[in-house]
Amino acid sequence: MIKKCSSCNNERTTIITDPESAEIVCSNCGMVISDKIEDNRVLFNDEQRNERSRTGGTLSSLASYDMGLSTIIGRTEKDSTGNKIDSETLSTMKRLRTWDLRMRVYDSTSRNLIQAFNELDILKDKLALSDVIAEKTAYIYRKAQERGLVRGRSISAIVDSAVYIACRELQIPKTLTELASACNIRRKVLSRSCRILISELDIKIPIIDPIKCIVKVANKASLNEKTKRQAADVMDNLTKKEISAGKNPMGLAATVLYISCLNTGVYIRQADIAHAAGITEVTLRNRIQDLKDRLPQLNN
DNA sequence: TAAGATAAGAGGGACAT
DNA sequence: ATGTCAGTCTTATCTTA
Repeated sequence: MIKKCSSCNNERTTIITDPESAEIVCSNCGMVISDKIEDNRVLFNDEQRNERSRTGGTLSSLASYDMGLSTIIGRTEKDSTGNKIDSETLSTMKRLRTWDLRMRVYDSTSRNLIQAFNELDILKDKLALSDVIAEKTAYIYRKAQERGLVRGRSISAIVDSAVYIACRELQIPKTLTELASACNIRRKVLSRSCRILISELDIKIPIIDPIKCIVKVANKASLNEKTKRQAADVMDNLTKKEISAGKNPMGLAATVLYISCLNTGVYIRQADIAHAAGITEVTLRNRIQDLKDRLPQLNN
């Protein structure tokens, strides 16, 4: 069921109804939209009801996959009546036990993957990611899973990290802050898991192309082509002189764009361009000072 | 009201111990 | 492994034009 979630404001959020707990939950942000499913007529139209009766089952929640019920085949040499089990049955049971455990492991990883790819799907919609990015993310996630890096961390954090890394690899400028808020996790948590993934999986990610940052910020702030071009020239200059080292590329992009605006007579407030780049005004000012000190030809 | 200045604090990398 | 240090960025607040 697709509905708009009032919490995360995502138009295309899938709403999961969980008949067990009688809750309606946003699959995107986890927000409980209503904790009482009062009346089916409110929730389902005729077509949907038919759909449900045809398939027979109720909508199930991924969160309650095995409903907490599971049986483990134990090690014992007596049957339920207390008699000794003969050796042939015993060895059969031993084999069953082995397979049971294997299946259990298999189940837990595939369950994990199902949930992860579900989250990826939601993120893909939310951030308008391409299929290539999604594929790459899935690949990275699988590797992380195989290496046991998901354990102790949230699935969203790892999926989100994988998205970030995939974007970096394919030169799509997405910031950690953006991705963290899209996934409703702390930036700190995201950047940590990213680092873990990058070091543990030996991933080499290319540095961000500053020109792509310029394009992104310029588009977000609706700046014209002329300003963009001029900013790109200045940025080339900065990269060559290695003034850019260690600086937030988005901050740099915002700065050269701001200066280009001044030069081309386009009026934009510092606050607006800082916001478009996802940095603070203070950072923008510091960068402007820096550039004016180190590239005096910009003062005119 | 936009821009500039200043201060305190967070988080992470480099380097030494 | 752990601690220190310099540099970056953020948040908050005050001043200036």
